[in-house]
Amino acid sequence: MEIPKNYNPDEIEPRWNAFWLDNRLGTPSVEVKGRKKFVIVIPPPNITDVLHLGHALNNLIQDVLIRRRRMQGYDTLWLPGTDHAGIATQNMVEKELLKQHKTRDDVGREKFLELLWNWTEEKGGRIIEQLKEIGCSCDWTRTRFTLDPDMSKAVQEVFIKLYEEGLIYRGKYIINWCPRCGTALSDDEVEHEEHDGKLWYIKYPFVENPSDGIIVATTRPETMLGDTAVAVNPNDDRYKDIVGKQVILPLVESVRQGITYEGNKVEVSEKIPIIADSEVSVEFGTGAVKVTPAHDPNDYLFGERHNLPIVVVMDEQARMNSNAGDYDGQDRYEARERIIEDLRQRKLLVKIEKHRHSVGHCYRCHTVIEPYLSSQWFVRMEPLAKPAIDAVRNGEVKFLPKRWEGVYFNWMENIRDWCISRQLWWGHRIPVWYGPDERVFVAHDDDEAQELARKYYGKDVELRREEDVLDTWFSSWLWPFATMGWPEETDDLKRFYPTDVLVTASEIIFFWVARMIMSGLHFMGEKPFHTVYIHGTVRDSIGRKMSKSLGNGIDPLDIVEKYGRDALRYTLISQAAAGQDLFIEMKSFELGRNFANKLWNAARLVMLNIGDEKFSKKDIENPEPKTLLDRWILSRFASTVREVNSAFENYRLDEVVSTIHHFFWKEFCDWFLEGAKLRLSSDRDEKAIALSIMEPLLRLMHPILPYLSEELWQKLKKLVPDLMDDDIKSIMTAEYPEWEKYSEWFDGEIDEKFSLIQDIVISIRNIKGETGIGTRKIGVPHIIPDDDETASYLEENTDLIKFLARVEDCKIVSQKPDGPCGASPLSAGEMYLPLSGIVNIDKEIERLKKEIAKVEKGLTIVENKLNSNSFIKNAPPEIVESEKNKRENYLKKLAVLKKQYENITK
RNA sequence: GGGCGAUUAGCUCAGAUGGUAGAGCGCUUGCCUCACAUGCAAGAGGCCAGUGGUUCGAGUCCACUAUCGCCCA
Repeated sequence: MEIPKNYNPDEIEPRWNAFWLDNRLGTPSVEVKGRKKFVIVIPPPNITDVLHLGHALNNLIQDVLIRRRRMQGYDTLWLPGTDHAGIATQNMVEKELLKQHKTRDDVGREKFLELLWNWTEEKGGRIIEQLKEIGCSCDWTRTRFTLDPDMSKAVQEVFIKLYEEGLIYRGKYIINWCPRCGTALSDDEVEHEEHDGKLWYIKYPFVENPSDGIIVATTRPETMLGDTAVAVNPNDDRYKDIVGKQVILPLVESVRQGITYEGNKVEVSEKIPIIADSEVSVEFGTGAVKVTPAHDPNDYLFGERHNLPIVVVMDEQARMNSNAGDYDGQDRYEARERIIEDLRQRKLLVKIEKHRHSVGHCYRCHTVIEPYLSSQWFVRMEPLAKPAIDAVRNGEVKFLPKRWEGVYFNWMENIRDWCISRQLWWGHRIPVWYGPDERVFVAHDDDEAQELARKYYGKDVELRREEDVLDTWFSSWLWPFATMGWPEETDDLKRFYPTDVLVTASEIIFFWVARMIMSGLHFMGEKPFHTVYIHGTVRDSIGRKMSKSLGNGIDPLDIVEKYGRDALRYTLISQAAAGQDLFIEMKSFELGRNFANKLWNAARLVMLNIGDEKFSKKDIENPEPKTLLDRWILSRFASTVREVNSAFENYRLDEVVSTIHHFFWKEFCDWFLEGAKLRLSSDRDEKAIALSIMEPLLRLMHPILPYLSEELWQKLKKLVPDLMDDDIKSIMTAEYPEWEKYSEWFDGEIDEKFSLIQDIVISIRNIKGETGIGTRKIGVPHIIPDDDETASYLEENTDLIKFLARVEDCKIVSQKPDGPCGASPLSAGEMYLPLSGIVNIDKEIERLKKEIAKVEKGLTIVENKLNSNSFIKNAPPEIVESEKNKRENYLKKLAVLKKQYENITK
């Protein structure tokens, strides 16, 4: 059999990828009643997304979970899909239009939507292909998109229901406005950042006495053009006497007579009052603040409380408008500079201070947010939040790690209404029609709206459809059930809802996770999933978040090319301790590549030895261990199966990997395969043992290393023709190893016995290594066992010891040999390695000194404990007993070492 | 300003229910031993951030402090 020395994933991985996809192995088979189910819905990536390591981690975690459950025989569904990402996608197409110096208004809504759909067809959803490329075993026949007709139906239904329940309302509020995207954003879509800004101190002259005035401090001087009051704290002694007086707002003399809003004249003068409001902070600036109801959320509230007129001075692009007089048409920052200059000339600019403050940015384009007064649609969140809080509180929905529940509660308990309208064209259009008198009709379609209007007005009237679309999250919060066909009672919905686990990063707990819990409970009457697995963020080796702008990202497909898909998976999953951030660099993936290579070569060794020999299922399911080594490795495998499954149950995927790694590399390769070489080429039983481990081990590893495990498993299957029923053509649908099946292999006493063999081998290697003999096949160890039983099983294993320690012979004796020796105390005896003539004895003396020091240190600690009365009195008896045992062992070892030291030095 | 997390070997991280510490990488030494140099063998390296407390005993529990990071306002 020709098997290359180094594993080359390129030759193998694409083949199995195609095989799995062609055979639709991710698609659930026909429903079998009573079978346990396991369902995951993918956090839908944006159609504008290109795969990065964060996606890779997120999806590979899901893949590992789903692959195990599928092998365990669950009715499994991993439902994939993408999100239409309103702002992001619209930005892409607008950018392309801009190259032709056009805006969306130039082409019109209908044409623009056509361009968007074209873009989506051509370039959107590339990430789905990339997920297939890295082995995600989704059911690709069920791929969904948040703008699918089915999703639209669900979105519409939800809007109408909530409206009818009084949970959706329209109102005029100060919202977060992105001047670049030209749309409202919800509070969560605004990212706050600390900025080094300035605080400008401006004097507003008194009407009565214009040579004097009140000084206000502001971070946004351009908004002063929209001021309609100055506010102070009622308890501020500095200003007590001037509350109620008026000041002259500078720079607006020429415009204040002609202020309009939405075409209507606003009665407002350049003379504005000084008002008292307890919300004003005495500490900030001078304690007097300007009030701009149209351009600041707090000021808006002041305005409501004090009945102040509202003056809007900016437009939707954050340019000053006609209400801003001389500054009309200027960008907000340009206007800021000019206003400052004009104030300076009028000697009204008192001073400028440096000021650090937090500034909101658009989470999509990072433009500074402008608080903006406009009419928007909102969802009343409190009634929805309450049951969702309870669901987590009473454990129906659990977060992993648990600490995220605190974050969830904190947000949910202070929840604010959700602004769901977006001034975009890409998305689900709000199903609202306005009558001539602005009366709202909420309906499924034009006809229904007309019908409703006819009933209301008693005649046909012209209706105007709401222009705005819904926030993208207003469709994705329905993801777990809308993708299964809701509001229809489909078979899928009955079969797969609720799902089991949601795997996601902490960033979207508010945006998405919390809202899904709310919608699931509200519309389905049942939680959408029972577990929320929060994984960490992938960072670079110095802890920075990977991002395009920093250029520190690693493209997963580059990793695939360089190290292979299994390596990508192995390394990522091995680092995925729940909730911990991952620090990763390109080199990290060597870990996975090396592991795959080791596995390849272990299989190579086994298969080269087996050749064309065939085995039966019975041979490898009920192996007959003949040696201590055989019994030991079978028992260790059984324990490993148990540990791996238990790590899985706790979602400790890092532990799954480290447990498999330890068993495979440190036990199976380093001890079993090395030792088995003695017999592997000639002894059919030994070959059967090797196969008995290899075969289920590949199944155990499959969720982590699907490609290589499949490749090797298919090869092994040829050696065991009756291994599987014919319908199991992939390891993907073979059975996952369970403890129950391997518990018979477990032997509670074998570890202790085998570890004596290991101790002997390690001691010999140690002495050889430290004394400079190295790995040369030299020396004849003499072992003095403590008792006859030990003697007898050591006798049986002398060949193994000789082979593993690379010595000429191994003697079981009752007395220490003459002459200078290397010596090592054992748990059940003593080991001597005669060194006469072989080495410089000084090196052995050094080694002994080190050993003695080590043992003495341990002994001191134990004796300190045992000499303490309070320890003897208070510690549990079994602990005292074990400490006593430790002391015995240390003393015994010390005696051997010291005696040897005396012998060798005299 | 409020909350959360991190601080363990040079680096990246593990360390249920308290009995003085582990892995991988890196490093040193010796090896191309008939699967693997993407490897084998041996080894060095840690007052578990600091201070106090609970306890016979604390990386592990409690309090405070410091540094770093994240979220919310």
